[in-house]
Amino acid sequence: MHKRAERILMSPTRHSDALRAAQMYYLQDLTMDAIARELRTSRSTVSRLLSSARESGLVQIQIRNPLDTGPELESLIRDTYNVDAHVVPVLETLNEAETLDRVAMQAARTIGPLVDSNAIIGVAWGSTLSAVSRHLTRKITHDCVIVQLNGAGNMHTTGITYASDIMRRFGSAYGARVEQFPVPAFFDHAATKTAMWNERSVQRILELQSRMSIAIFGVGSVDADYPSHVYAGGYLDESDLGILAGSDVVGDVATVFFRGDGSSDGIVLNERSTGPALAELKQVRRRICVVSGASKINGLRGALTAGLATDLILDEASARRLVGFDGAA
Amino acid sequence: MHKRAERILMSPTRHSDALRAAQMYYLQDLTMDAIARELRTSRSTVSRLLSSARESGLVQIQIRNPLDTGPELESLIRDTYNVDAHVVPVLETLNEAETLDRVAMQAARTIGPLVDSNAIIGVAWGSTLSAVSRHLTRKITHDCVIVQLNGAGNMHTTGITYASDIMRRFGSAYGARVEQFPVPAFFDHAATKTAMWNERSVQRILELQSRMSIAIFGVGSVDADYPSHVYAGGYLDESDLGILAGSDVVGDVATVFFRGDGSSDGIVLNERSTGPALAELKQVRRRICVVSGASKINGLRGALTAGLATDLILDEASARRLVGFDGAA
DNA sequence: AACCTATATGCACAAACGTGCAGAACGGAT
DNA sequence: ATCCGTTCTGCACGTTTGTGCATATAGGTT
Repeated sequence: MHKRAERILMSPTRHSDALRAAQMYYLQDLTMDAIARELRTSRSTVSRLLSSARESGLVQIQIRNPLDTGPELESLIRDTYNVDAHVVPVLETLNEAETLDRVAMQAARTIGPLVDSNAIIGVAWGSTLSAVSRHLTRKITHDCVIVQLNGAGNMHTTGITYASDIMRRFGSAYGARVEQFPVPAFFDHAATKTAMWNERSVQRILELQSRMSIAIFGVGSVDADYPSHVYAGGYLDESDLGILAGSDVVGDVATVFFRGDGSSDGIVLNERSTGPALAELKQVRRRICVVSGASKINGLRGALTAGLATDLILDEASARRLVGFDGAA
Repeated sequence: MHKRAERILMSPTRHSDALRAAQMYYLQDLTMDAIARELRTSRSTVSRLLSSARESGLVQIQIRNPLDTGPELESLIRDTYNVDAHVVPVLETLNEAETLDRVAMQAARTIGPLVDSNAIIGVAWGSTLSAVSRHLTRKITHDCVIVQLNGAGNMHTTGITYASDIMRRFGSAYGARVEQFPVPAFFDHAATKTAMWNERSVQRILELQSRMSIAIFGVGSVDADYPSHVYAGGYLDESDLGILAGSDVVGDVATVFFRGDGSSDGIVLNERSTGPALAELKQVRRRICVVSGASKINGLRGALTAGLATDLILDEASARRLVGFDGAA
């Protein structure tokens, strides 16, 4: 009755045909035509079989960049910030949206191979993560859990994709259970947070978060050209924004704010925020930060200085600004 | 001066162009045309960049078969012989040579991902291994060693590709040092072998063999349609062949013979053979057996019964015969 | 049985791709 | 500077591949 057959289940024979086709195409270099003859079907069907083999994660394509010979940009970032950098080649003339799309696609495919069975994957929300979630490639895993990193207030929803959509996409890409975090992004009063944090339903999520093996997030930057929706989306009121402007806060990760030197102590807003404390986040083995758009550079610098990420995926222009040489060579 | 620039060293800019192209093509789904415009070159150059990225191992394509849903043939073999089976889909109407070629290609690409830095890889010789060696894809590793498993007598050379060629191809695919085993396949007298085995030059090889992390070999079968060249190539004389025929020997791995029940004790020929004793071979963590051609089935059964392989790559027809149902369903 | 909906197939066309070839660019050697 | 051998490049062509559309097929509902 419903139209949403979200989980794509291939019939067994179709699945095994896809496998055979993939083997013949990618491992034996046969043409689709030749494969079609062997499978007694049409070439176009083979083309579609191969598509589904790729989409379903049956075929894994990955690019291993021998670190030593790689572009010096990545090594430079690696050395400066102690983070595994993946620079996405993007023509500088593209607009923000196109850049984001390409960064997101490459991020999604870079993340894929890192996800394994029994992983607990923390996911933030925001336009970056939304874009990433739209490009995930399927991968068959067992007993993975996707857990939401921070609440997503729902007073305004200004066209931004809901956090739950992001989570759902991650969940269905990896066949994982999804655990949402049903609290607002910010509480109005720190006391309410304290109270909620003692609720068993919330503690269950916090407990999951404490056992995360992978965390995936973007960064917000207070001075971004078009600011993260955290700053613009009505989550914070005038006085909150005033406080931020008056302090040295440069950005946030999962609605937890920090200063340019990576510190976050004494930022009162964080007491009402629902994201994981930075110290807690840093317990996670693999922390993947995705950034697109050079205007987030200040927030990003802070996040890296704070050591929040182990892996960084960002566009080339931002990468260049990050290490200093903006324009030419 | 010399023409052999065996090791393909790409210029740094070409290498980084290849990397960028690969990222854009495989990770961002751009067309070669679009990539060409971004790299300010022609589409055909991009096509070639991508080829070289694949060949040089920059792009790794692998097929992960979710074991539970996989073709039941593989599970059946796995359960019967306790070996990780990779069945290569091949049309049964193909001739031996074509089948071998396709099995070899898929074997080569299956082996690739298993090779890692610091591996010591033992390699046998024979027509199967020769075919495999011709299809290896490059992979950048550090400090790997390729060590020859058994001597290759050189009295006859009847058009068979030399063992040293096989070794060399493995070596250059993985950027590994190659250690040949400069002894005949069989000694005429066991005493000579004993003497040689005390030579330091030989002991160095034996020591390497004892530390192998991967071994790759085919099987010989005494009753094969066109027998392994061990049986036909003049390595053994009339009386030797008589002994084999008179015993219950079914086949060999790296010129070491065994019976159908997997035993090898008391086979006198083995005392003059230069391959690793079966017990020694079984110390190796990963033992990959490649088989093409259903006529090797008896030798293969013996080898599997002896537990010589941890991984088995073979064509579909042989796989079917191996588990019983030859013809139809 | 009749119907409906969702999915799979093959055809035909357009888009994307690989490769032989001839000329350009490079890098020594003389 | 000139020569020669090698490698790289772009073009042009034929091949291979993706995809909209119309049709067929399967699965479920009335």
